[in-house]
Amino acid sequence: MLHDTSLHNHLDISHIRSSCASCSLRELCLPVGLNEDEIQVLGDVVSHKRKIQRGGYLHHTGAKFQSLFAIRSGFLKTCVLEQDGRQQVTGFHMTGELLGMDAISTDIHTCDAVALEDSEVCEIPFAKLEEISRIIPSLMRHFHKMMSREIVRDHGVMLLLGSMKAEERLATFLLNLSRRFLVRGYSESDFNLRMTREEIGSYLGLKLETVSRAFSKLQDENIITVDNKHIRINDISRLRMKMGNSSCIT
Amino acid sequence: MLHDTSLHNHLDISHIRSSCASCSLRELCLPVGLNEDEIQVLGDVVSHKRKIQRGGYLHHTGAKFQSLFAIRSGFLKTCVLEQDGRQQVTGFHMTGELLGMDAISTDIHTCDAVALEDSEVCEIPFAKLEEISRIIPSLMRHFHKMMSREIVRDHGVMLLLGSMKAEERLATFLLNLSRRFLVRGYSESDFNLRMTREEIGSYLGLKLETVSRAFSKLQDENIITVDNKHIRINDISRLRMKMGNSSCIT
DNA sequence: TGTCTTGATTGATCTGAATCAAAATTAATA
DNA sequence: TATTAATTTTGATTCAGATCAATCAAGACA
Repeated sequence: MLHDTSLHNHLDISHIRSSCASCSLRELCLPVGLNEDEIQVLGDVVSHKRKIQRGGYLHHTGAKFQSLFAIRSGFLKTCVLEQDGRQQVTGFHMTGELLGMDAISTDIHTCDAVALEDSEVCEIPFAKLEEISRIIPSLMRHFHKMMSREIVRDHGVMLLLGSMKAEERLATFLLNLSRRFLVRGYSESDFNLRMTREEIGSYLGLKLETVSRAFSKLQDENIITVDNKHIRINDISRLRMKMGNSSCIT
Repeated sequence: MLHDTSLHNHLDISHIRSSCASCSLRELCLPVGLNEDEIQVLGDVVSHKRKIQRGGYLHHTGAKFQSLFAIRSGFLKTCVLEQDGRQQVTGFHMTGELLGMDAISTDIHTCDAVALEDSEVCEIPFAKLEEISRIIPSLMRHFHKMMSREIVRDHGVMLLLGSMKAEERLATFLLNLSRRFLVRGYSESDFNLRMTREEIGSYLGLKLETVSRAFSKLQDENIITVDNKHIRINDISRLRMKMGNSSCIT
């Protein structure tokens, strides 16, 4: 469930590395099965590119919604901030993913989007996207699939938060990351985390100490090797078993 | 967050009770700001109406996706079934809400939808909906808002599951139901639950005993009165306080 | 009407994760 | 490079909720 989610998220796109540097759309989420003309039309929509430094905000909660953002490179988190100052991380996002879909319903962003490393995004004015998707049905279809995928992904997280214990959650989380890196051409067994233990904990509904302990436990069992932010998965099948029966990946 | 979600879900529609009995769309989720012609076009799409008896399935996990379903009357739950037999409830759904959006991404339903009381739904063939939404921009816009709302709603549940304790979860749940009943013209303080304690527990990430205890606790404090499935909210403002600082409704 | 089944409540106990606290490591900055 | 701040790990303790178990109530149905 969970896996079958964010990872699928952009199965199609990671290998479509075009030479068009100024326009990310081609290699991103939207142009699936479009002809050159259509891509041209589309390209006009997503002219604006934006860089966000590590720690910088792509958007704040409460800000007026104008555009979706396609991540061109980098790594971001989305989170809702509570009045008491604590934050709940609702997702981690990487290249090829689409941000801002939650804001469509009220025209107001419902979460913060913060860069966890220097990132680049393409701004996609939503009104224009809707307009153009009338002309290009496959674009509309694809956009709908992306929204739907976000819903499925969230259901997966709900499952995780509602019924897994700490170690299962962390295993699921690592495997999810692993798959997403793999799809993007990176190692599935050797990667660096961009987020802190606290952020992982917030996402997984655990305290940072519990996350740390779960890491240590998996390391003690030789399933993974942890060196601070650097993770190596030594035995991916045993890690899969750790996820529990619930929501087994096939 | 959570509240501001499912409740908003169909603010607009509950009062639009038209006389057109054969077509639910008019009074349901889609026709916002359409003229008569447009409603006509739309009506042709949603001809098929379906009844589901209590306990019956609207769709199963794994089934091929063809249509969305607009709930015309009744009460349903959606849940993912685990291989070990246990289920995780991902949502409770009532009149005016739209089911099946999760299936758009893969063309396969990712959850079961089960009627908790005799229900009626209108089938909306998705291909046709996409087609027509090209012609009626406001319909497309509205559909996008509904998908987005589902995402926001899920984020609210993630927040609940990730950071609230049992009593807060139940309070949030009751207030959410309360608002949704209110919007539909029913009492906000006096209603019958359609689901079991176990289903509530599954949805809230708690065991049924914990749900039961939380009910009893709220009753002991005279905030609510519980008589099996019948709930009366005696002090809604104190119930709101129970939700905790996290995600306060204003 | 009584039996059977399902659902709900309540109590006793156990346990996983939170909390409290301290040390160790790493990163940031002067 | 020194110094400070932030992050991570690990240990000890506590506690909320799970688990185990028994009772009770309410439909369902013969």
